[in-house]
Amino acid sequence: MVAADRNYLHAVPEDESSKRRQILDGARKVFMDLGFDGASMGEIARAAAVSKGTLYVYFADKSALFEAILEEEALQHGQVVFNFDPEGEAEITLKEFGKAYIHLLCRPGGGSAIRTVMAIAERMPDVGRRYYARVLDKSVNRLSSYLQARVASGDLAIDDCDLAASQFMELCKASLFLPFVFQAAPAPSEQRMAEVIDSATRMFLAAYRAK
Amino acid sequence: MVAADRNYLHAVPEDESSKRRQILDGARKVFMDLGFDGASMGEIARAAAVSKGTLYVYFADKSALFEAILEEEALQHGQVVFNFDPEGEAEITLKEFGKAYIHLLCRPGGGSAIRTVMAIAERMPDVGRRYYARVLDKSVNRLSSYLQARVASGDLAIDDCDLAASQFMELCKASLFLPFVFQAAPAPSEQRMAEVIDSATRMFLAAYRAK
Amino acid sequence: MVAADRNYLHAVPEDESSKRRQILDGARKVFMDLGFDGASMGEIARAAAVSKGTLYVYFADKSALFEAILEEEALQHGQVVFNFDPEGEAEITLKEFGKAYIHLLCRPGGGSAIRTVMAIAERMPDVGRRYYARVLDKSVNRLSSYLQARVASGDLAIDDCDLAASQFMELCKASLFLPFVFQAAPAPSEQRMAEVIDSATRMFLAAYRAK
Amino acid sequence: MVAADRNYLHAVPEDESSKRRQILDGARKVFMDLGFDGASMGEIARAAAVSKGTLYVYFADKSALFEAILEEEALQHGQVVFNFDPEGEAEITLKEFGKAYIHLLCRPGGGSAIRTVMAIAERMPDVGRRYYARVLDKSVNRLSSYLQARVASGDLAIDDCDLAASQFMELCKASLFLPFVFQAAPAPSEQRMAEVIDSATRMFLAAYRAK
DNA sequence: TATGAATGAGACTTCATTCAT
DNA sequence: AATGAATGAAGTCTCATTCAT
Repeated sequence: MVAADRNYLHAVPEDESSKRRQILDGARKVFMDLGFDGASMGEIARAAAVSKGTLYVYFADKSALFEAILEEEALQHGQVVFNFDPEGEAEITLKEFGKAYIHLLCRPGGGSAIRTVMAIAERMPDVGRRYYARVLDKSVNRLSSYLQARVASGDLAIDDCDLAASQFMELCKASLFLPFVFQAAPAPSEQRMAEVIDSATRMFLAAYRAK
Repeated sequence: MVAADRNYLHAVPEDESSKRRQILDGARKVFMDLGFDGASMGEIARAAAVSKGTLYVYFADKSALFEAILEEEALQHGQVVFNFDPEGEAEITLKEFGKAYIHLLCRPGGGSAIRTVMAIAERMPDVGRRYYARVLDKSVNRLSSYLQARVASGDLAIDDCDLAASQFMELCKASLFLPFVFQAAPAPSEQRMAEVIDSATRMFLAAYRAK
Repeated sequence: MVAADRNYLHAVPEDESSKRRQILDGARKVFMDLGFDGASMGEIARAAAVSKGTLYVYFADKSALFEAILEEEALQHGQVVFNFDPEGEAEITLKEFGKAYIHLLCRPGGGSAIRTVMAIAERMPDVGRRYYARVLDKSVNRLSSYLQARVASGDLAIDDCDLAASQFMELCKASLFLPFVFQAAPAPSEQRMAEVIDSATRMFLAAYRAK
Repeated sequence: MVAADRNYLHAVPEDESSKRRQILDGARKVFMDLGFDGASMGEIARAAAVSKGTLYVYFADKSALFEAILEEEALQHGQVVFNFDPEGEAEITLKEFGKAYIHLLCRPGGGSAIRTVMAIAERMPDVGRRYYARVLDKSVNRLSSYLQARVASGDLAIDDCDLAASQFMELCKASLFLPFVFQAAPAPSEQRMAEVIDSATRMFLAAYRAK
């Protein structure tokens, strides 16, 4: 027990040192609430309950901290949204994907980084590009691959699968994303989301279902 | 009294005093390039070729100046995009609208304020809300009204015209807007825009054309 | 009179705006007392009785302010020390020069920038080089030119006038400069300076007077 | 108690614990390269390959570490430069001394501490004074004693031997030290040093050789 | 003894805003 | 109305130093 204790106590600053986690969590909140420019390192330190100096022990500067958060976001995105079963029936698969996707975008906490990144894409083009490639474009590509598979199997008839994938994803946002992101409406209800996803799927299949 | 008189006489009540115009034009450029936080009043003064002090003669503060620009944007939006002829044939009307809309969003100069407003919507919710209502929602409503008219005339069969309007607008953005706004691709070519709009219109009508 | 008054009042921020002078004077004192690194912009602002922000209205950054002071120092040096009359008799000329030179180096206020520049020459080599060229090397060259003239006139017999000039200047510092700069002794008395200069001159002429 | 015992047993009282040496060596390099203010304890720790914490095990603070280095410098100086043989012939002795002295000052690595100490003499007068007394003044005194001996032996005729000693040392620096310390020239060549020392010796003896 | 994570004071710099002219 | 000099609050980042292990 003593040994265990000591082990426990000594095993601290590893892969996911708790301070690093604290900082990441505090910073995410502040960045998402205030935007990149609006967030101050002081505020972040307070939110993470560490000293300002500690921030710089773990991250080279404000940008590096921000990008670390985007990195996590990217990973999360990859895990949550993209598990397409190429054999999956289109209607069901699209609905499931749509639901996961819109949940990610309209998280009640205002969680999605998409808005924050969009905001600084002009001044920090690399950050914007990287986020687009790692998160948004990847989504499109995965969905596109799935659609391709259904075309091959004869279920769907699509010319440009990349465009179709993008179209479906945009359809999922209809009436939901913009009001949410502009704070003109609270996060949409589950039911409303389901309706919109259903309508998107219907529309998509009306256009692309093989006859 | 004499003084008052002279004051009155010298007052320059022209709706659009040229200084005000100068400031608005310079500020728009700077705000759109750098974002709200990234734009400094000094930079704006330089771009407008007036002194910093003069900025505060015409606008109470940075936010007021920013909102004045959004106001103009809103007016422009209304004029450029929304002139629906309720009698217009759906396919043609939708394509024309789509083209105007996507041009507005993907202006090569990166002009659209949408990104900039999105950036500060969290910190200045009023600004976000107002912009949404005056620009984005209004677009949806106009298109929705048009669709309603075509439903009434028997051309289209739509349940929820607001949703349908939003869907069409989102479809127009597919594969164009996100890469552009994240700087992952240059402004799309005319031809590509036409293809996307065509596809959006086809899809929309496949779902909503009255049988 | 009224006109004169207004003229006077309006003629402010010109060549030598008084704020700029204030800053330069305050900064010189702080830099010379504390060194480049030891001097803080806050301290300088206090010494100059202006706000920290004002410092940056007149100078781009701390280095620019520091270099502006060196610039002044260089001008002063040029004016004070170097007015050699090529016809001047060697003994008298050398004594006069030596006195002016040593006064400059051992100013009671610790004024000379030489120590401060030396301190940062390693980290900011350009500053060091420029100061050496504009102040120290120039002194040597002027004296060297004078010596050359006296060689031509047959008074002196010198092989390497540059070395000779440097030798005389070093001789003037003997027993005075090092104790002063290391704070091991107060500024030397007038009499002591005269003795050292006399001895230096005697030694120099013993070696270089034409026989 | 047992613990105390073990502590006692494990204490490492070796005068020159290797860690201490490591620190001193790393710190010297960093201090000489960057100056007192420019050197950070982090950089020193890295250069010495120890942890930052260990620095404070051996030295109370940054100043104490710096002074320990000066202490070493002083010792070294004493050993290297000053071994005057009172019987030594003046010309030879002076040349040898001059060569050793100038080598010390113009070490290619920029090694000499003189510049670094000069830099902080104003802010830390004790440090400056102590260095002057232990290193510079001591040199003068030793040379002065030697000169005294040669005066006694009738070789030289000098009134103020302290001044003469200082004069010779300054002469040795002529055209060499200032360009080097201001980074306006690389370390002088052996040949150039020899020339300058020869000239200095010639001049010195021209003035002080007994007739 | 040796470590290195953590701290917080303080440095430089920017910028929205005010005010006398 | 227009200016631009001046301000001071606030931001990012560095660094000497401490402390638990």
